[in-house]
Amino acid sequence: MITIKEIAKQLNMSTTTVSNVIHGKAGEVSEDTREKVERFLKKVDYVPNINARNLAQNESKIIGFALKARADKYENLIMDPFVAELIGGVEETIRNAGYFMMLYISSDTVEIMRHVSTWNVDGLILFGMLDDDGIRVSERYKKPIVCLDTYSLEGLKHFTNVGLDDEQGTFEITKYLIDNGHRKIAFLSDNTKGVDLARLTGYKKALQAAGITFKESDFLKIRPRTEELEGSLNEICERLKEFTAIVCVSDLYAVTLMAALQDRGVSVPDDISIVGFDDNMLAQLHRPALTTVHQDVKEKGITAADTLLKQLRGEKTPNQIKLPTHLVVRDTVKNINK
Amino acid sequence: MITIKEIAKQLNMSTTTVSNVIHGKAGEVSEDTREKVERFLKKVDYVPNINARNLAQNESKIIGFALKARADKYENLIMDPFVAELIGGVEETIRNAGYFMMLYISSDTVEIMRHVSTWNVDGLILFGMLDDDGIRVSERYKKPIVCLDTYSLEGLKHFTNVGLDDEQGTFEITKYLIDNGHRKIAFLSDNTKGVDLARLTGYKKALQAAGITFKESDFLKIRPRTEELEGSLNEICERLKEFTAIVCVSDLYAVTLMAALQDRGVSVPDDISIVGFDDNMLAQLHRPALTTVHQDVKEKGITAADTLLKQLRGEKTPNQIKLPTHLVVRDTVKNINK
DNA sequence: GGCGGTTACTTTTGCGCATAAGTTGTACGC
DNA sequence: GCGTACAACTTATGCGCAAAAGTAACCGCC
Repeated sequence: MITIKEIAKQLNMSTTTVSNVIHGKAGEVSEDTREKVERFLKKVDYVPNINARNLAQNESKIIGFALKARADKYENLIMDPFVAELIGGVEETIRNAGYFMMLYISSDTVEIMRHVSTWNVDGLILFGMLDDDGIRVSERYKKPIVCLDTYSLEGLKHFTNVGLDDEQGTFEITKYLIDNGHRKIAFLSDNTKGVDLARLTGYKKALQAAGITFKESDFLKIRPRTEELEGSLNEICERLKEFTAIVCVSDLYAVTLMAALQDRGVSVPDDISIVGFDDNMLAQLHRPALTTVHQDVKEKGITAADTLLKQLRGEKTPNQIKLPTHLVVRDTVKNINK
Repeated sequence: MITIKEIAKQLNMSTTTVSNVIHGKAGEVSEDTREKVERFLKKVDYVPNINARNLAQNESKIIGFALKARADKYENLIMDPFVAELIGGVEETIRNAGYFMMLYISSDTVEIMRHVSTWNVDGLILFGMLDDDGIRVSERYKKPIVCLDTYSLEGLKHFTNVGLDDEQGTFEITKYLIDNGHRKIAFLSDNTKGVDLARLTGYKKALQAAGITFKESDFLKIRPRTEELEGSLNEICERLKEFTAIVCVSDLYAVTLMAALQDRGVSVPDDISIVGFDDNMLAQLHRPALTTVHQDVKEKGITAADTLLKQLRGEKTPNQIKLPTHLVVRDTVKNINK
């Protein structure tokens, strides 16, 4: 790899002049030399040594994307198509802005922060990993951070979050079920924190608005770890007669459930109505096609990246950005009004 | 961020001593000083500046993962769950070996190589982007390169490829169809290059082995771009009576086709048998569950990363590594033997 | 008691780049 | 014709680290 020094030597000028041309510092270099240098640069296909540049400038042009590793059926968050789409949006946006993306998968926020500080990353996007430890460590680290889909109130005080109007989404789809005559509606999820809590809340509010009281037993718990999945699916299927519809916290669970239902000979939507959330490939390709809440995942990634880039430029950004959702009606809800 | 120099000053010793402790150079430093320094390092939570280190050592500890951007229904390769799983395998492996992963998505090999050389990446994994241009540029770049799923014979001369025994996979599943009495078997794909060619070849060989002659019209072309998809699906569905089974080049296409079939009231496997390739989430969750060829994608990512790490250590690796596949029988093939 | 060898350091150099500070040469105003 | 201003450079410095080269003290040994 050719260096500025070598180029300067060959052109018989100082490194500063070459460097000035590279950085387009007008008025510091004559038209003649500029052209001469530029031609030469092109000829030898000069590529700056980024380590030297970063060292001299104390920046890195790297944006870190940290992803929480998780341990369930889909083992690792990145295997979720959702995540892949998200990363795609982020990568595209930062690349266009001249940044590079370093991907880091771990469940240990402290470890990630160490990594981030060795690389002197300019900014950070955190997905699914903001626990209290994370907040404490991240705060010490003085670079811009944008969170994705974080529901930690504590976290919101410190970083800006790009998320979804989950509550509105489940409110709307639950209301849609109610409008179709359903009153015995379950909610299926694997926990009651974060996203799941927000979606549960929207569902509850819709019930309340229709004068339906929510009972603890309306919450159906799915356990996604491979070894427990089948068992929990069994438990859920045994309680089917109690409900006419189930709001699933995600398309993945909705489709998983529908497969289990079909295996047991129960028909959707004739025997029971099912709705999901996300509107991903699964929802679109399954038959019956899933009625669900649409979110634009790539847009979410783009927004997160844009927000971070703004912070990098020193602009203020709101603490909370909530992207809209909308209802997508397909074929898994039956109208049971008389 | 505290530097070695500052630490040396505070401890009243030279930077070399501190550096020696950091690098565990035994015998160059007394037990006393070693402990003293180590305690101090821990206390101030010293993190090396990687740019300075890389500059001094002329390495980067970065492994680039370059991904070809594509433009069809799923817009971008990374949105394919397959790719996400692959990346997961690679990232985990290199992280455990002390490397970092830089992700780069583009359709321009030349651009990628520029990026790679600015970062002085130690090694590179290329997925789906080895055209002739790519080979030419990559060759000039003297770092280890491992390709994933490349079928370019030219490329194989230069780099090692980690792939699948695709031919064997489709041979086996086509044979399975034949064993179940099928003789009018179509092959569905969107092109006849690379993976698709290898899979097509396995299918053809199985036909041949059973004394069935392949006709050009047995090739069913699907056009995956959003605006053309529905139209091509229509064309395919009109020709259904010509076949009793269809070998699809991927699960995605198999499931897409099955959805289209269900929409038109044709039943799988009663009216027609369908098989796929990959064994991904779609194949497992669809009903009827898809009979397909299984490949271990994560393993593929791990193998690619391991191979690259070996090359980084100066070990020789074979030009071609073919991972095995196996048949997964589910519910989309009907036995039509009398 | 001078010499090789070892231990435990320190001083110095250089990686490639950006940039602050310094040096020419020359046109201009008065 | 002298000071000033400015254009077009060059020289020098430092970013943080690794490592080559240097130093000083000590030990043993023929």
